[in-house]
Amino acid sequence: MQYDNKPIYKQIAEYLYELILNGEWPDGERIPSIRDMAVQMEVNPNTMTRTYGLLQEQGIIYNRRGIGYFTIMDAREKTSSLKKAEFIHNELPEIFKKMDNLGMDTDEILALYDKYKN
Amino acid sequence: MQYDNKPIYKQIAEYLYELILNGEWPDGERIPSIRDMAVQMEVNPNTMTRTYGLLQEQGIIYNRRGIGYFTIMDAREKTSSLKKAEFIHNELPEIFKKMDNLGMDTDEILALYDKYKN
Amino acid sequence: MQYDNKPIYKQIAEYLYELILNGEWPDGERIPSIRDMAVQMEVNPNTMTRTYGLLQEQGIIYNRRGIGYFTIMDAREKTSSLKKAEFIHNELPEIFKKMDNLGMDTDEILALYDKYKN
Amino acid sequence: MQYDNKPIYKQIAEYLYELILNGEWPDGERIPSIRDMAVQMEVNPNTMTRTYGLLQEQGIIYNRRGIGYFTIMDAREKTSSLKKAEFIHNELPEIFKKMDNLGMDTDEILALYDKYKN
DNA sequence: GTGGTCTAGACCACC
DNA sequence: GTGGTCTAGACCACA
Repeated sequence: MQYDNKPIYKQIAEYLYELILNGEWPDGERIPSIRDMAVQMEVNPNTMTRTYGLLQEQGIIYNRRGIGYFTIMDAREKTSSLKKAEFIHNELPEIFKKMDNLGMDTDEILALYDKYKN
Repeated sequence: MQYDNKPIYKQIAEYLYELILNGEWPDGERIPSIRDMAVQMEVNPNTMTRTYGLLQEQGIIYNRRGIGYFTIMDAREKTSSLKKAEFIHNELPEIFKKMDNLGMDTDEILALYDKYKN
Repeated sequence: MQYDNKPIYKQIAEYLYELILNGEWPDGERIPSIRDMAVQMEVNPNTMTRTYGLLQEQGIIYNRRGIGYFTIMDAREKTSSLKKAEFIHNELPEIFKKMDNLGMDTDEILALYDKYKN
Repeated sequence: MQYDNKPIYKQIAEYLYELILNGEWPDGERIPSIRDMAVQMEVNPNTMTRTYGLLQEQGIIYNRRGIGYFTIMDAREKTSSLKKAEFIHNELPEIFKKMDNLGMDTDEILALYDKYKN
């Protein structure tokens, strides 16, 4: 129960954010085609199209017709701030409220943080 | 993005956990019938059946034939530990790893915790 | 899953068969009233009515209006042969077929029989 | 008395166990879609959804989003051991106790076993 | 009254 | 195409 409910295209997006944050997809460079990436991730090209579409919507990558997809010039910085803002506003409040409901205190939280942060 | 994806029957389950944790549904007592609860929550009885079925699977409530559903004797305690374990094992690792990736440190986390915990 | 699905009135009937087979309800004697038995078994009188009705259908007990229920003269013998025939024709074939399907052999069956018979 | 009480969705589950045990649904392969199976079994798709849900809970099949259901890699072995354990723990004790109560001895049991096992 | 099951039909996200 | 969920309405055994 509740292992990985997220749609595949979002799971892949998470993975691509990592690639950008790690510098494996450097700022302003061309990234693999949808087709290649679909092969590499072993998913349907339609699914990869959705993933790229999502990143494009978020302004992290863009498309040059007939050439391919590219990261924007400050992709790394933008991804970082975008994900952080999104996380803090959309997820954190719910998470912390839940923790409080479950009777977790700051000591317990910090201990678990050290355990799980990586 | 990230509004409320959860199916209704699970959202109701979340609400019922609260009722149990708050003591509004005391340990070992009869809870409203599926039909009554469906009216109260303004959903179809089938949907409520799913919710009760979920709580029954988790061993928090049980059924007496022809009489109705009851919370188990230690429903409150069980719900609390069950939800906590579920949260710590299934959600926390991912959350904390994400926080670390986003460059959040303990100070920032604690500040946000105080802000959002309730 | 699958602990006790049987309707309560049948569960009680099983118990009453035992009483008869054990001689605790001797042949031809009066048995407790529906009302008393319902109190004793802690069930709704309607439920006990069903149970007595079932035994009456099977010709093991009968009713004298205004007086009460009685076991028939050869209740013990009749119960025994009736239950045995019922069991052999209705349940055994399915059970043995299932055992065979699950790859159980006679040795295993006999070992389990000795373990569980009582 | 004792015709077929089991709900349809469980009867179908029984049938699917057979398909797996017989190798008609080989390990690790895709099985028919809910809709197709519903047509084939002449039931409502909702009913088939319940059946597949049951098998999924038991860890015999799993779902790939948007693609369909698959048997797990060792579906046959798992189904066999699961059904056998379930049978031995939940049904056998009661059955053998009953047999003993009815005065059946090992000879009689074995004779009936040979008669009915297939 | 209670819950359990089934059908029919619909909508949706996802692949 | 796939499954997941929801509604509406019905029937049934059971207490």
